[in-house]
Amino acid sequence: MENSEFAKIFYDNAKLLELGQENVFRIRAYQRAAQSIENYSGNIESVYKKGGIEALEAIPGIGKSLAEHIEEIIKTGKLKAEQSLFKKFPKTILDVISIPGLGPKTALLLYKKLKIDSIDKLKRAATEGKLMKVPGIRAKKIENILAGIELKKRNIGRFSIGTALPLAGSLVNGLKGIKEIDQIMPCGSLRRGQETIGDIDILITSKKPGVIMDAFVKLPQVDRVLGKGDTKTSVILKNGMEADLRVVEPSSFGSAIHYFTGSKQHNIMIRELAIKKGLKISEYGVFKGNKKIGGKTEEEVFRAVGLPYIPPELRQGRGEFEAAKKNELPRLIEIKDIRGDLHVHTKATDGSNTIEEMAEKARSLGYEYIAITDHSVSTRIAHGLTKEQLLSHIKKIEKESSKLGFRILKGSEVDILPDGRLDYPDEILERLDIVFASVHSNFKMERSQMTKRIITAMNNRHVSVLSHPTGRLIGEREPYAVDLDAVLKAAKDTGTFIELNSFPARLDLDDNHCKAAKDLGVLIAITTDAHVTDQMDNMKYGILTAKRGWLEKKDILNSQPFDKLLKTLALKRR
DNA sequence: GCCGTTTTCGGCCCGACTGTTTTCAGTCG
Repeated sequence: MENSEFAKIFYDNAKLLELGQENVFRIRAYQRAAQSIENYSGNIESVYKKGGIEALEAIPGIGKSLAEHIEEIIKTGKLKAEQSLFKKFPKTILDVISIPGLGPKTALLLYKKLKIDSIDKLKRAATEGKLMKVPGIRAKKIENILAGIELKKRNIGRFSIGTALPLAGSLVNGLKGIKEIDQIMPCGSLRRGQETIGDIDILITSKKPGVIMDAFVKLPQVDRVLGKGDTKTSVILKNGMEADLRVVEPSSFGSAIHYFTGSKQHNIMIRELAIKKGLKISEYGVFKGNKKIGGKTEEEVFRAVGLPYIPPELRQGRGEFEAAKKNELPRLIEIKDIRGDLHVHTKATDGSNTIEEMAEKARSLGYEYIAITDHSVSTRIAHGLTKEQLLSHIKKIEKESSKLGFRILKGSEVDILPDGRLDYPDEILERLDIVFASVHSNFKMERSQMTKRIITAMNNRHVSVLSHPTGRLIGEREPYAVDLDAVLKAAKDTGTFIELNSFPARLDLDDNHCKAAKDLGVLIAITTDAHVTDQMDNMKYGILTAKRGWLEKKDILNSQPFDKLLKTLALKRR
């Protein structure tokens, strides 16, 4: 069972407890546990299988009672406590609470007064005017509920960071000219480098917020305004994404970007730390009583609670405070540490550029080397190369390399066949400098079979890197069923490297498993899988994910200088 | 329901905006 499935049960349970008007702290405990499980780098079920209830209790936010709940879910597939709540409230009522602007209190009221327990019934009641009979609900609220239903229908799920980052850039550019702006910075999940973004958060410091709010809602990207005040304005953009703008005094810049960057869990934790020290932290600053003692920079906020600066990508409430206290924060990988791109395609298969063009792009990025890794014969849709074509491609790469005076590795992205064999025989593979092995077919295999298939391929001494290990396409295709813990362990045992594919829709390996790989001592190759020269700029997304996975320069295969890289690659082939 | 360098009991982050009210509850981030 995946962590996200456990998390969902706890999230749902929390919502049902809210409807039942349970103790708010008990509700929060469920939410906290759900979040903690979601963010946990190992698999919860394996943790239980290995160490039982006790091991579960070591996970932050999980105590005796919730550990027993997890055990129950593993053993029976469900949670009795939740099932009995479902007897009180139908399952579909959770959809009602998920409408933006409509929370548990209103949902409970609607259920009691009008027996509304689904979005359909809600919509009917709203259009037929029945909601007007409910105390506390008037025309404006009904309008908002209907708008919320529409919004939810349109805005299914979150947006890729590949969409959100450029969009945030264009919003910032649209505002930059305003002279009343002191500083401007995108914050939120974007600044934390999350793979998907729910909404764009932008922080501005200024003494004249009114002017800025007016300009913001008039930006061409804006579709409609959700709320507008002196310090906070929310809009829906034309692509359906929400954007929030917050304006504070210049003297609050540090505490404001800290607050606005989150995560929520991180903020709660730092505020709790502050309370213990007799301080109060808000977006306006660090306070001792009524006296402001810090907040101009983020460093000041951390210093107030006796901690070193924690980079935004680590602010997930998953161990960063403990590491900071012990002064054991990682020195995260930076894009400047990357010395080459190891996974790119050319015109020879499904790319758009020549070997030379890709190599020149690598040079322009300041890289020392590049590896050309076109598809193997079975990926017919991408015009995979036959053995003969690959051999002549290898010659061409050698020629280009000496012509350009740039180090170009001879590589291939080789299909892993359903039985775990590779798409080229060993005598071909041994002519290559680097071999990526990928699953591109038969995604629907049974979990244990898929795991075996991949591990079989990793056992081949010519396979250097396992490419996009889960095959997911964010928002389009679920990962195939595979036991990643077993795959990572096999990587360690066989000396195989693991790819972090920087394509914004892939970001595969994800951040959590990057951390798991690091803990095992498995090196990660951050690559772009570029099919066009421009896509080599996607490296930044991979770097963000790597940072979220606590990866350092030493954990990254392609941070190594060329000579060392060759030696490292050779280790696998011994 | 969780948790402990003030606590094994008694706490549990902080503030903005909206819509409905006559001072505030609900929702959100």
